[in-house]
Amino acid sequence: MALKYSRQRQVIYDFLMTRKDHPTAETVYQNVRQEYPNISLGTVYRNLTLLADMGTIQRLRVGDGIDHFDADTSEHYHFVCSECGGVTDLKMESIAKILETARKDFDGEIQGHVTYFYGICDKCTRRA
Amino acid sequence: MALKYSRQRQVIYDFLMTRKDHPTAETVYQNVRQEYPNISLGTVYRNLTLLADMGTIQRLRVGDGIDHFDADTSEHYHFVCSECGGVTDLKMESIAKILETARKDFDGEIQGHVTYFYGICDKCTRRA
DNA sequence: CATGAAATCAGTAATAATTCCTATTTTTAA
DNA sequence: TTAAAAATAGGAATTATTACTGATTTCATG
Repeated sequence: MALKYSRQRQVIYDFLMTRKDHPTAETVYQNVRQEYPNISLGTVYRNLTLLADMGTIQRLRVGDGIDHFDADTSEHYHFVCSECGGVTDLKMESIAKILETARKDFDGEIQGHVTYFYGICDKCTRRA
Repeated sequence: MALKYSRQRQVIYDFLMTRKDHPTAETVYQNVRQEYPNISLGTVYRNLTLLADMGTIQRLRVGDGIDHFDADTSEHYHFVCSECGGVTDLKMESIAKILETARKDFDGEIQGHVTYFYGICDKCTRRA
């Protein structure tokens, strides 16, 4: 199953790179459709999954039941607003040392961790 | 909407307390059914949601697309095996200080965090 | 104890995100 | 140029979960 070029995959990835929020498959679909009107939702899902499996993009499961996608694969964290549901980047120093803490008293191999922070975002705080 | 006693809710909670893994609604349903044959799946979902909203139990969204539930509401972390999908407790010192780290350079109010560790569990390591 | 309003239930239909299926089109190595 | 492999569009199917409805249970009050 050697990878072949696909215009659709390119457009999906290009779009994702322009976004700092972390859109869902549906949002990617709605936006990509403007430029590529008869792309199908299934194609969007298939390619997002493919890109995530290759490690080209990140799939974020922040707990709202909908997958979000991020073209930035560098180490950084995410914040989820409990009010508006928005998912934003959180630039902060690495907390990778919590892996050591976790390994101290655990049988089995800990390979990684997923952390997301939640609360009320700046915009929603002002609004309240 | 004052809470009224319900036998079903009691049985669901009692069952959940006996388990150290963190069963899904479906697993709770299958087990509770043995003792309470005509309980409905909807009732299981409704009561798990109710208990979680009250803070009596914890809802775990570990990223496998299925909600898991935990009757232990004390501070502790969870490990998810990438091989068998099992969710287990991870007793470790608190990492709550990562909240301070996250707050350093963030506009908006950070109230909490969710962290899951993943890797290969003891059982699956031996099997390989 | 009797009663009735509110809560809960069982059973089933509906929803929503995602995956699967198939006939057709596109890519690309030879 | 060509043909096998990969990808597509469009729609059907799946899966976890929630919503709906008429019947049943709970429980404060008389």
